[in-house]
Amino acid sequence: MPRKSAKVPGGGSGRSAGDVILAPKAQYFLTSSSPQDGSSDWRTRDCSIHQIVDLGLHARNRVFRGSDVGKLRQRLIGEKLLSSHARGKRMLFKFSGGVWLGIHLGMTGKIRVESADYRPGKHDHLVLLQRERALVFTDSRQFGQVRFYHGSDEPDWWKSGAPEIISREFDRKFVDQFLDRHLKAPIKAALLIQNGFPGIGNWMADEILWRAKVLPSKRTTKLSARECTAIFRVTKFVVRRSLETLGKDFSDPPRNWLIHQKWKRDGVCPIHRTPLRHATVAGRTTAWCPRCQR
DNA sequence: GTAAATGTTCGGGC
DNA sequence: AGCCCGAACATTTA
Repeated sequence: MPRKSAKVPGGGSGRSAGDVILAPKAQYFLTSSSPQDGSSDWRTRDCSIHQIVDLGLHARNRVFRGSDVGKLRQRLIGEKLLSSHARGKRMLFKFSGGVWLGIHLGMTGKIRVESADYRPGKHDHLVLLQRERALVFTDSRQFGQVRFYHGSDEPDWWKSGAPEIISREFDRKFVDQFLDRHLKAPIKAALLIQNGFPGIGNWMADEILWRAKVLPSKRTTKLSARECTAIFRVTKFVVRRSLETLGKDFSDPPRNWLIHQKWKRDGVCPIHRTPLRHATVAGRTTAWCPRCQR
């Protein structure tokens, strides 16, 4: 449905660029496949410094749905962080003693490092306290999730059907086979399926389709070979470039990307300045350029 | 006060 | 069985 909400406080300028950019930053924080960057402070040479000395949490909150918070506390305190991994919108933290902690960011989830004397704020659901630092998971809407597992092997919920998009394993063959399994779906819906395109969310799907010049509502069965090639290449490009900007230090993606326009009421195509069209595709608000994308 | 927002799951209807 | 759609989740923002 076209958004024709006429009311914008402040009289029609409708600018919200700051927030428009903030959202994907949060999103992308964990899609970085190089969490080592953020973890290097966290994992120093001194062994005792890795140790979890305490944790703060509100056990009743939705982000803990399905996990045994008592066990989490019991098992985690005293263990040391060994490694961390990112996969799409999820992260996995491995601790000594066969303890695994998973975090899914959902829509508004963020993770950051604070000092050891950090006082949790309203939506800080989990604070892992080390001697010198605290890892904080905050999520206002609580669509994210904290998971816990105890065992020698990786937890089942960490498994994924898809390789990382920037890896060599994510190749034409994989994408073609995946699209073949979703012939009737609009290409945008296919792009949003995490088992095919891990980490791709609403704004990146639109960014990819705009750059590949493909209409979001086009069924995958109708895609030409050229369009499939474009989607494959552009997906790699958008993800890689996003990791270099948003994923690295929360800085903005390039100025000429669609993301800067898509949530504006009067957004235009960065190439032609053609007014963008909006509709719901695959249940999500979708923006596209009627001139570039057919 | 209202609608929409970065995501995913679940249930109902076809 | 499989697919599509809408609702639900909880909160903030415009």
